[in-house]
Order: sequence, then C-alpha cells, then structure tokens
Amino acid sequence: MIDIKYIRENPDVVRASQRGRGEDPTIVDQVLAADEIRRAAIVEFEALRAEQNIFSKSVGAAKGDEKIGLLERGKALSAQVKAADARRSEAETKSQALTLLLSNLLDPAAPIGGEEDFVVLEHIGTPRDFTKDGFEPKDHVELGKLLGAIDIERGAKVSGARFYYLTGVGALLEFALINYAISSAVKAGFIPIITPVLVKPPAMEGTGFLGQAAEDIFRLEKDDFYLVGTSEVPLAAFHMDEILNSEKLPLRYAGYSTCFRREAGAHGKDTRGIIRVHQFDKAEMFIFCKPEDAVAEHQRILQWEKEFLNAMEIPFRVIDVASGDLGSSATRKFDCEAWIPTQNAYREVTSASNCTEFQARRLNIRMKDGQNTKPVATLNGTLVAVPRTIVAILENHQNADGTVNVPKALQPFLGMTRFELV
RNA sequence: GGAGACGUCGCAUAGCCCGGUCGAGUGCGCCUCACUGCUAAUGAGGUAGACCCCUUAAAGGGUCUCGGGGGUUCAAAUCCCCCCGUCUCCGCCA
Repeated sequence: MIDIKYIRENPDVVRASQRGRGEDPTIVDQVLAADEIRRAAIVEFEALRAEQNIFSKSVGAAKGDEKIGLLERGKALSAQVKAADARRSEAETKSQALTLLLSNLLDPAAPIGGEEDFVVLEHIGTPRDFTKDGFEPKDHVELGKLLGAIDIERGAKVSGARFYYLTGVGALLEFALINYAISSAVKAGFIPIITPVLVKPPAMEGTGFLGQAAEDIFRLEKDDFYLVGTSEVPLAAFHMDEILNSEKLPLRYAGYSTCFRREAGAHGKDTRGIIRVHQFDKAEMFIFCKPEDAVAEHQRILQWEKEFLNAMEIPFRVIDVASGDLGSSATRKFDCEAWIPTQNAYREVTSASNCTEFQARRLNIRMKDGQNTKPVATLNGTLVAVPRTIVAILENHQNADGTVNVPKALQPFLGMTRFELV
C-alpha cells in the first residue's frame, strides 16, 4: 500500500508508476476522490460525536424532569451519530479498497516494459560446450530416471500433472541443498525459520498476493486458508501488527517451506520435467530493515544468491526485471537465471525483490525510530528453489554415461562426489 | 472431540456482579530530573497507537482503540450475541 499522504502530494509520480507497470493510472484519481469523501465524512462524524460525548456527560449530572427532556434530545443526537458513523465507515472501506489496488511505486532505475524487456546485468560462468565434450546432453527428466532421482510418472499417477517424487539421490540432493543453503545463511547472520504453509487471508492480502497474483494461489475454501506460494508470505506476516525496535534492524530470516502454485495460465508451458510444478520446497531470505537501507540490503540479497549459484558451479546471468513483470509489491527485482543446457536457455532460479514500505504498510509493520513510528522496508530473495536447482545441477554436471558430478560445496552434505546410475 | 477458565495501556494485575466520577488504578520494567565519590537505594515527573481538523515549523483541538465484530443504551472495559485466540482437565493421536 502506498501512503495516502504521498499520493495526495505526488499524484503524478504515482500515475507514472502505474503507467510504467502497464496498469491503470486513473485509479490514482479514484483514490484521491474517495479520500476527499472519506475525510469529509470523518469531519462530520467527529463533530457530532464530540457533541454527543459532551451531552452524555451532562445527562449523568441532571435529575428529574430536566433529565427526561435531555434524554429526548439524546435519542435524536444518537441517531444522527449512528448515521454519520455509517457514512464514515463506508467511505473508509471504499477508500481503503481503492488504495490497495495501486501497485508499489516503481524504482526509476527499473527497466520499463513487459516480461521480455529485462536488462541483462551480468553473466557469471560460461555455459559448457557439450560438442567439445563429445556428447549430447540429456535433460533432467532422463537423468533423473537414470539416477533414480526423479519419478514423474508416479507423481502424475498419484497427484496428477506437475507433481513428482524425489527419490534416492534426488531426495538426498534436496536435503543437501537445503542444509547447505540454511547453514550458509546462518553463518551470514540469518535467523533460520520454518514457517506455516497455510495462512489466513490477511497474511495473503498483506503481502500483495491477492491482487493479480490471486489466480495462482491454492485456496482451502472450507476452512478459509490459503496455501502459500512462497514462504515470503508467512515470513512477511511474521511481524504483522508489530512495532519493531529500530536498533534491532535489519532482521534477516532464512525461511524454509514448501510452496504451492496453481500455475494457472501456464498451460502448455514447461510441461516436461520439474521446472514448473505445483509443489516444491524452497529456502527464502526475508529482511526487515530501515527504508533508507533497503537498496543496500537488496544488493546484499543478490550477492548471497550469486554466491549460492557459484557454489553450485552453475553458469548463470543476472537480469533486472522489467516494470511490467515485477508483481504488485516490488519496486525493483533482480532474477538469477541458470543456464539449462538442453533448453539452450537461461531459466529463472532465484529472484530478489525490494518491496520498500509497500508490504509493511499493508501488514502494519512499523519501527520505533526515536519519537516516530514508521513503516519498515521488506525485501525477499530466493536462497534455493529446490526443483529448478536440481535441474540445473543435473544438466550442467552430467557425464556422457548419465552419471552426475556433485558440486564440491555439496559433497560434505551428501557424502559422495558423484551420482551413479541405478 | 467433551468440560471449564480466561483475553485490560511493554510485563504482571485491579476494575466488570451494581453502565456515567475509567483512556483506565497499582506493581515491575523503561526514560528524564533531583540527591549521593560510582553503583544501588530514595524522591518527583514521564512512559501506546491510529486517524481527522488547524497550522504545516512548533504548539493546539477532536475522534477512535480495554482480543475482533455486532447489538442494547442519551452513555459500554462494564450488559447481550457471534467470532478468534490462550490456558487447565478428560479422551484420541503423529
């Protein structure tokens, strides 16, 4: 949510941001109009209420006939207050609902455009030349089968399309990835945290996932729960309605959870393998910090992501995601995309978002800064999204016979240097 | 799943039966000041948030918040209803 005072004072900036995202700039004017009505309704209500408060006190002191007369007038006043309160409440609801429609302000540095208009910031590592190695790379589905690591057929049998089993070294690889990721994060000062995956609507709403992203969320209607699509949701909501001590900031959490995605609107996309699935595990960084530190924290998150991919010995590139593809909460987003040999393409494996005060305002997370309380900034970034990282490791580190070399960093966690055929 | 208790200003509690003098007492913690070589002790004062108006620099005025929502009433922490949460006991269970 954007500060209503900021919108009042800088409507053009907000309109420009909406336009840059390919979203409706006229919402700004609707918000401003609703805000006018809201404030007028508040003034009216509060004046009546003040009158009533004074009046009520005088009733307590009065006696006999005098009191009876006063009660008559009190009734009338009470009705007026009630009506004004109803108008106020309606105006506030409307104004709030409209304000929530606005996406976060764009960082002026973010490239403008749609999904394809990202800017490549850097390439790290070089894609392996399989021609030189003298063999055609197998894709992760085939490798997964040869190694007894991934069972897609049975995933489909039991749960349907986009489900899978990780078996044998596949399962071990997940544990190794998570262990390596979390222990690195803890060394870097993160607080490890395992989150709920079912959350109530306010948590979902607050993190900004019930807007245009709502289609991609599993919902348990009977119990009014959402299945989180990322632990960003329970991590952001962890401090919901709290006032944090600014001296304790930044608070850095490394969360681990399963993630659930409907992948609505992705029909036909990545239908093979485990690149795009309904359920996967992920370790996520989440940071609460002072707004003035957000840009630096964002860079730090990106740096940790790069270190992780380097440790996995995977070639990748970093992109500056374009305005139209940021989601409603991020002001700027960097993705790391790993080289996937059999697709001859870079594919997103991690993502780092700076949400400034947008989520914190929705979730009512503030800090005490001297005399003032004001919203904190929140940032999130992927440490490791398991299936896609497995894909990248298997495909990049495969040998001609289908065995796969284990990256050095993971060897202590796996107790092996190579995945053998089963 | 059954029975009961409870949810108050950082923490612990009072107030609820008998509605107005309660935005709310007390203790602890914390902050400021005083006193004292230092610390401790003692004394005095302070100690939530949101919003609106006015000015927009400060100050000031007002409204709301006693888990959440609704109702009764001129008036609700206090009475009534619903919801959420916590705890205790019993049963069941990873």
